Amino acid sequence: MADTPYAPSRIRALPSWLLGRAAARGHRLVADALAAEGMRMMHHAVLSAVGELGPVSQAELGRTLRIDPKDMVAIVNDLQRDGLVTRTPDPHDRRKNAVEISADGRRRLRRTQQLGDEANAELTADLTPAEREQLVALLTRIALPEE
Amino acid sequence: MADTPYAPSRIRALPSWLLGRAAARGHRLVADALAAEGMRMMHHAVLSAVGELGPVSQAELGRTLRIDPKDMVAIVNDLQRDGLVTRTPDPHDRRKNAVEISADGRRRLRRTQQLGDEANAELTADLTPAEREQLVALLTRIALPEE
DNA sequence: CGGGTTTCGTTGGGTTCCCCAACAATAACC
DNA sequence: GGTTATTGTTGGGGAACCCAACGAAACCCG
Repeated sequence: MADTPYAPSRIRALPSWLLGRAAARGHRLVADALAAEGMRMMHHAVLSAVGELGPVSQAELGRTLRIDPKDMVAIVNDLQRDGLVTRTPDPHDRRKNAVEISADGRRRLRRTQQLGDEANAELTADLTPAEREQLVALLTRIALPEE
Repeated sequence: MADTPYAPSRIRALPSWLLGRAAARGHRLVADALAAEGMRMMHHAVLSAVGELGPVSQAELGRTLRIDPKDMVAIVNDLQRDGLVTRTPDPHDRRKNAVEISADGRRRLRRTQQLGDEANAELTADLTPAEREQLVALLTRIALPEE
């Protein structure tokens, strides 16, 4: 029971385990970077998606980002409270909220996007650009559950 | 706001995001498979590590598997209650528990290992064996935080 | 057009994994 | 031999995920 920094351990060779560890590190890097701007990961993701999709319902945001509707309510609440998005009733469908990014939101998004990109660069710092492309391509093929 | 199955969405191209999605799917597949044998993921990981490392302290288990000591207590409690591991005081260091796999534990481990491998095969079903090797190699290089 | 089905936002309850802080007992260091 | 570090344990808490229900509104289709 000496030091044994880390045994090979059958578990640690499984894709599912490695994915879990790598995802945890990625999450930590990105979350820490965004925290410098007072932003949380899911909030940034939603803000980014709203910025791209234009006025969009919460349900569709949840679908594209795979965020639980329960959590989406809280996230949009926060973003709205901070003046980063607006939430107005959709005139065409009174069930929906049309969520739209504000000018402040766009300014904030520019900075958080930068931070997120930097964190991802750090995450893949040991990889060549080609290897990072490979990784992204492989992940894309196993990440999708069904859809 | 039509159907728009899934927009490209800048976020979804980031390694950190893809890792999160892929890890979530892997976790779901493995956890569901192990549930058929009444085993949970972390429990299986600990049981597997104990099986490989022989008598080992909880602290070292936590180090190799990156499991919080708090959670480790609960996991070893469960495994011990189910008769899969024994927890005896280490004669050389009275602070430590020597955790060791039992005969029942080894039998159970064989089945859960099989289930875990199958779930990982399903996770990487769209990849060729060579691609799976690539993925594992790339993940190994970005998964380690420091050490 | 009218009645069953689906969607939307929201609220609720629940699990898992992660991280930090403390503590007494014990060991290791110097 | 006194300080420092480690071990197991307890505690509190956060983030992400998942499932179920609900009223309101829209859709489908006979």
